[in-house]
Amino acid sequence: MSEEEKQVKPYSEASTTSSVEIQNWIEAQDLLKKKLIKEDDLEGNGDDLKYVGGVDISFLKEDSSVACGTLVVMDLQTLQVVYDDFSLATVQVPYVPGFLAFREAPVLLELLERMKKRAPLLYPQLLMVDGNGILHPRGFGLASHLGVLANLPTIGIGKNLHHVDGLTQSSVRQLLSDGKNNDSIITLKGISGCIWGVAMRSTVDSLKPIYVSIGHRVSLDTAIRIVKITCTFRVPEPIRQADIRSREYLRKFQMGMLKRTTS
DNA sequence: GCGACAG
DNA sequence: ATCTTGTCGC
Repeated sequence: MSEEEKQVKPYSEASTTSSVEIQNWIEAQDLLKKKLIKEDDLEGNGDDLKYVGGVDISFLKEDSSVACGTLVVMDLQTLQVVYDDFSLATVQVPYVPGFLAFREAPVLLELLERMKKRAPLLYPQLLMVDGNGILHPRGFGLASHLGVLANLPTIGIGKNLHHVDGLTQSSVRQLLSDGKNNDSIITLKGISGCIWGVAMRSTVDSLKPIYVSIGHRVSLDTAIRIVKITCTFRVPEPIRQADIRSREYLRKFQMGMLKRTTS
C-alpha cells in the first residue's frame, strides 16, 4: 500500500457518514417535503379528537445499536393509555443532526403499520413525535417525515432547540425570561422572518421550554392547543409515556439477557 | 476556517 | 440518546 492510500483510508471509515449518503438523504427529504401539509387536515377540525398517539425510541447504553421503538395511544379525555406496543430493533444508521428520521422513522413506521392491523379502532387521529417537525434546517424533521410517510397528522416536540435560521437556545431563554416578557409561549421567528414554531414553558414551574412545531396536517395553533391539553408535566403525556415505557421495556429485556448468561 | 447541531 | 445521587420544594 502506498503512502497516499494510507492517508486516505481513515477518512472513509464506516463510523462516519459519507457525503454521498447525506446527499441522498437531502434529496429524499426534499422529495417527501412536497407532500407536506402545514394546515389543519384533521377529522372534525380536531374537535372530536379522541385518540392521540406518542412515539419514542430508547437505546441500550451497553450497545447503542440496540433500540426499542415505542408507540402509545391515549384517550384525550381521560389521558389514560389505551394501547402500547414495542419493537426491539438493531439500528445501524448513526445519528446525524438534521437527519434523525433516517435513524428512527423505520422502527416507528413499523409500529404504526402493526397497530393498523391489530387494533384499527384505537388507531390515533394524531401523533406526537419526540423530535421536530418543520423546525429543521430544511423544514422537514422527523415529525414531518413520519407524518407524510404514514399520512397521519403529527406534531413535533423538541426538548432542545435545533439551531436554525439564527435561533439559539440562549436567545430563546432571554425572550422567555427577559423582564417584560412574562409569556409562557414565544414565537420562534428566524432572522429570515420565517416562523418555525414556538418555545413553550409547558407547566408553571418549568423554566426549560419545549419546542413545538408543525409536523404534518396540523396548524401551529392547533398543535399548541393540543400540546397544552396533554402537558401534565413538561413533556406532553403521550411522548412521556412512550419514553417511560420504552426505557422500562429495555430494562426488563436486559434482565432477561442477564438471566440467560448467568444460568 | 471554526463552531453549532433534534435524538 | 445514555449515565446517576442527591437535593430542593410542596
